[in-house]
Amino acid sequence: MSATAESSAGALPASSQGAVPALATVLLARIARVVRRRFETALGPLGLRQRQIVALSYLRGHGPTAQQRLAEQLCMDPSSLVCLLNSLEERDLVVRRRDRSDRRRGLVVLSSRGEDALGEVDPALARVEEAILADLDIGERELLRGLLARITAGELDWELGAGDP
Amino acid sequence: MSATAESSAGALPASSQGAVPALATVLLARIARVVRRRFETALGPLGLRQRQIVALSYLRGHGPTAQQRLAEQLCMDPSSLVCLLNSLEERDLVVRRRDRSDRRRGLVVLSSRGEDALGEVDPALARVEEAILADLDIGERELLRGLLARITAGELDWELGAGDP
DNA sequence: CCGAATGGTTTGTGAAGAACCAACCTTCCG
DNA sequence: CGGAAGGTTGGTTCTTCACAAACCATTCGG
Repeated sequence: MSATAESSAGALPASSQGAVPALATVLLARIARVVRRRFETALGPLGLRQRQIVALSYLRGHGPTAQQRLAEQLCMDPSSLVCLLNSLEERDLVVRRRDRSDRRRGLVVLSSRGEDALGEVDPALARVEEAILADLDIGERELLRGLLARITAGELDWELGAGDP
Repeated sequence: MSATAESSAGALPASSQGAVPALATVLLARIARVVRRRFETALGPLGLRQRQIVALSYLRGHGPTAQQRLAEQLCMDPSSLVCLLNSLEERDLVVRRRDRSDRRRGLVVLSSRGEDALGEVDPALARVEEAILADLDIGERELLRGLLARITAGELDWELGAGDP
């Protein structure tokens, strides 16, 4: 790309204050710890875990999804995903259906109970988000969400190692 | 706050497409999985882990830090932080010094070897970031980094449960 | 001066996540 | 029909890490 992009592949963002600012991904990793803890705290009473919510949330946003694709999107090992889906199926939060066009393939579908469960936890998760993003105004939160959504919408690089030299 | 803020405490962001978009924090949790895996892959050959880099990166950006504060900022249990610092001290990546004004208090200082180690991993981590944020342009990446930095700069709510009703 | 509190450390336990692997079954395709 | 694909099971191993109790050194207020 441009010289700027080239330099960014080997250097940290410039700082006007002398201290070396952390990479966005390092900051994101820090914030994710807090998100996780607070999500787990909020979800505990409902017997749910963050990773279940992440999966349910994905299905609510994307509709029925092939299991293999779901594993890719959630960056999970296929057998780990099977365990997760088993736990969701036990609670009737998702349904697995065979793809008629290729019966090897399983489609994971958010059930109505799953939608209800999400609806139930939404307020609590929204409060967690409110607290974590307290220093951003509404517009900035939307901006952040949009950027994060763009990142997750991209196909490139979800696979471990993809795109690496 | 405003009615908008009030409504956001109990509802998901409106979508123009019908599908319910995920919360920013849910998206962030997903992305963090990828960040972690790719960081661990990049750091493995150097015998480092993401959580060590997060700590070193914090110290590089903030200077000598009281241990208690570091635990807060990294959202870690004090005894877990002790283990982490022990592993960094063993590698001479940090130095612990007593605060002269209160000798109970320990200050954690990034050592010159720690700075060198960070310098060594910076290119690899920058490449991970480049790959993960590939769908954002340079300006958007800076914007994202700025928003994340604002979130981590905030004191409020790093404590588990703080700010909750 | 003393007791309570603070900051840090050690040791141990238990829980959870989750990658990885081998083996297996069903289905698809050339 | 054989190889590949999609999914599943069961197991192993590793890591994280919160939590708790007990301890030590230091500080501070009464």
